[in-house]
Amino acid sequence: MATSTRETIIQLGDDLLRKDGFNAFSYADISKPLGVKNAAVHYHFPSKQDLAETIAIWHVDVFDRFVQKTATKPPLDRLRTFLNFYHSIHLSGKVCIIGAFATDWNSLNPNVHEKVKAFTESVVNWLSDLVQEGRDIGQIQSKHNPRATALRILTSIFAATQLARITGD
Amino acid sequence: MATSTRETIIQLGDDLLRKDGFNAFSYADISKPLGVKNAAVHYHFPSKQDLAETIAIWHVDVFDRFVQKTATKPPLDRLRTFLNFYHSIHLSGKVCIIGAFATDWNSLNPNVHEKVKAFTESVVNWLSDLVQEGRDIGQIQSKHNPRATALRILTSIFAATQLARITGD
DNA sequence: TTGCAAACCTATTAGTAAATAAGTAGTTTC
DNA sequence: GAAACTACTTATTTACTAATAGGTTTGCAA
Repeated sequence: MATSTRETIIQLGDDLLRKDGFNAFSYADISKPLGVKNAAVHYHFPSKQDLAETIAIWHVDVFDRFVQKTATKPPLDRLRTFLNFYHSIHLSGKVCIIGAFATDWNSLNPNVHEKVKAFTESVVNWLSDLVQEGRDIGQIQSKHNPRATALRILTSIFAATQLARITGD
Repeated sequence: MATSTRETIIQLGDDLLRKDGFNAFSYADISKPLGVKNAAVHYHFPSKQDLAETIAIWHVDVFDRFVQKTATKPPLDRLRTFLNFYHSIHLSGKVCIIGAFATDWNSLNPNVHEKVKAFTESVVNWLSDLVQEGRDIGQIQSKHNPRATALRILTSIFAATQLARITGD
């Protein structure tokens, strides 16, 4: 299954977005390693905002597949897989995609905002359901409401990937 | 006490850094509202890295004064003041300075890294001491070691200012 | 075989970026 | 009162940015 140019652009864009930030990379940073010209990237994604939007949508899709694949597993297993995933992100020097979008929020247009919001909501809802389910079967102890707990989990992991850059923890 | 041009540049730079990110603002965004020319900003801060470094140092100073001023208050009062401070940051549409530096980490040079690390360490240490002291006098319950608790507090508040941009929570 | 669309390329544009050199007005210092 | 310093300005440079217009190649379909 050969990876198309379009897909590679998304991958590289995602990498750069999470390593350096939206305003810190240019189309040249994508076209050069890809071995194409600048205009080829613009052919697939006319504007940088289009690329950001597609990256956000791509994450929605990836997460949806993750949710479906792990749907039958017990809550704690799902959580563990989720946390492992974020740990690997941290190891590769990237930050959580939500954190990356959040800090560059004011540089992104409403279309991108919409997609990022949708992605974040689906992650929070998934985590909420997980907490609720885990509490029902007694695998998770939590006094607060599921959404608050879900937000606490999410903020922890995404802040951790950022803070680790500074403290090294 | 008239505010000098230099101080105003630091204030504006800090604002822009935390609202838009290091790569999203230019010297023009500082010189224009200040009513001076671009080169005047370069006179005070030859490079943008110099400005970032000074902003980091400025935060160290501000925090030091905060620590001294609240030194005699009980731990929970200190924590409350600290949290209120971050809440006001969130209300003004900015993010925690540590989060701002973290996401633009790869755009900043070693000198800036050093200052940001020093600032972060002093905040973490202050929070650790606070947790330790609060535990000693029974005002704070925490099973984990103080530093871990301190990091949890810090990640929560700084992630919150970022996540709030997306979810609105 | 012709037509046409996808996936590029070449070349260019208009704008913005950080940074610097050289000059100037006002103030302080000896 | 001359020199020197501070805090700017004007003017320019170099480099990069996103974005676009228009041409070329390739493969497929009618």
